[in-house]
Amino acid sequence: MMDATRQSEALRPILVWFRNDLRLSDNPALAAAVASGRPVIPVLVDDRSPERRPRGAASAWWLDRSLDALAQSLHARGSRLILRSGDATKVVLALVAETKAHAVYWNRLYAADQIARDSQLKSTLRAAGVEVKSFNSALLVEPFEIVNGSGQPFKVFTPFWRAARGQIRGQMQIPPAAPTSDTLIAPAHWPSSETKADWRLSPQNPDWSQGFVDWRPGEAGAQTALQVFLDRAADQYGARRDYMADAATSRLSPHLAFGEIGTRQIWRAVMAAQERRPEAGASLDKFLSEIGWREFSHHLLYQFPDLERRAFKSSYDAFPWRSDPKALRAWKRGQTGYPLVDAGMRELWTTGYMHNRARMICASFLVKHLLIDWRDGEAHFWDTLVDADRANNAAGWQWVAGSGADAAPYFRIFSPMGQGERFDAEGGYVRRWVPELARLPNGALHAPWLAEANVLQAAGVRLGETYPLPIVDHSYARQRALDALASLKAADA
DNA sequence: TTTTGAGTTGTTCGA
DNA sequence: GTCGAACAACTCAAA
Repeated sequence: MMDATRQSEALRPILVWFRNDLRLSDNPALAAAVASGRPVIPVLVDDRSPERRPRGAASAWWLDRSLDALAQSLHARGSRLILRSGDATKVVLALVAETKAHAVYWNRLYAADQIARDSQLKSTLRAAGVEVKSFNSALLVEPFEIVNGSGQPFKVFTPFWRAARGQIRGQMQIPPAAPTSDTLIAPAHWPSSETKADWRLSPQNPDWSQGFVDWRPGEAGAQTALQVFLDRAADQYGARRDYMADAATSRLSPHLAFGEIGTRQIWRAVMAAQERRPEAGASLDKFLSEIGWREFSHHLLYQFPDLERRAFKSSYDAFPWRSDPKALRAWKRGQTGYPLVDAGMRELWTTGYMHNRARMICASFLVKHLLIDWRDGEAHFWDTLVDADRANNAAGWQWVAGSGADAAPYFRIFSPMGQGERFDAEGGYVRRWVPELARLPNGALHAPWLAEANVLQAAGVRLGETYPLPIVDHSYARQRALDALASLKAADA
């Protein structure tokens, strides 16, 4: 009798609640559940609580495929992925009751609404006698693990990353491997699962995702992307990462956004690559510092929960933003008349991704040339990027706008022409994404409105018909932005 | 406490 | 064509 009770107690499962950590390796919550020896029920909830920020359309597309990959990996190990939707707190509580779960494990998130939800759920469950454990899967260093000499959170990237790097070197554990079919124990009874198809994550009618074909969502795709990058592009990253036509970047961002790969795995792979090829060391340090920016952004979001809504530097709350729906639409569709801006915006629209330098140029154009609120740009990127990440997106936009931490100085206003000549001199990027200009010679490509009539004609370009004239004059817009920023200062004084 | 040096990614102008 | 200075002042980090 006693033995039977003990035995059935040991069979009570652990729910592993997957969120932005869609991988089996380097997954501390999953590893801990497996190590307990109890049956494990992997769960993913489509949280439809009004408190949550609804995911963007491109993210939904990615999630659709990433869930297939995760479910397959679990299936191959004799397990399953249980899908449920609704208010996540209620859903998890219901599942605990239904499965008589012994515990719920998850990996931590850092946006204020997520923290509130998770900590409330944690106390509710504990009060009900259910064990709860949360883990760090997303970050090399969590926000509450690092402070500056005065005990305050860092607000400048360079000292932050110096301190963080030292800490990581000192305390990095080996990421846990994925469980096997032997170690991942299935429960005696599986709870029911919704069908992902019912969630309608991918677009239909129209299906705008045809340009997304090159992506391979899922853990295996993430590992491949990392290997390809380290094998082929790592040496070149430092020197070539800014050249938008080059394939010099890692393209790991969507995999990171969904947690299909962990930064600890990346860190270790980079260390190993640096050992193999010391000549790539400096280039790879540059790459790691981009991982550092991701860390820094998450720390900022944690410290400043309003990062997505309010200016980090409060003086920018008074910035005289313009309302200009027509210009905003032209920007979104890649019809500004500035070829490099349009190339970036069309790459985004077509593939769900945009090169990092193009992001800065396009964002700067919206905020500074058009004086449109960075929040409008942030919302568009949130909807259209497959790598949309609340911390990175908000921190990045505020950085460009000048209102963020360690932000660009106000006088830094990107010139789409100058950037084009520097970082797309051969025009490969613009020609790819703005094909109606493809036949222009390099000298005319980044500023077609300055080209001679015969040059335009020979290339089949009729400005205002086949390609728009600039929606705003560069020098005028530049001066207007400087004046707006000066007004901010004057209002401050 | 005070002080000092530094701060992701630029552009323009004039010599 | 190249080069250095100006574009502001402020906040942060650390000695």
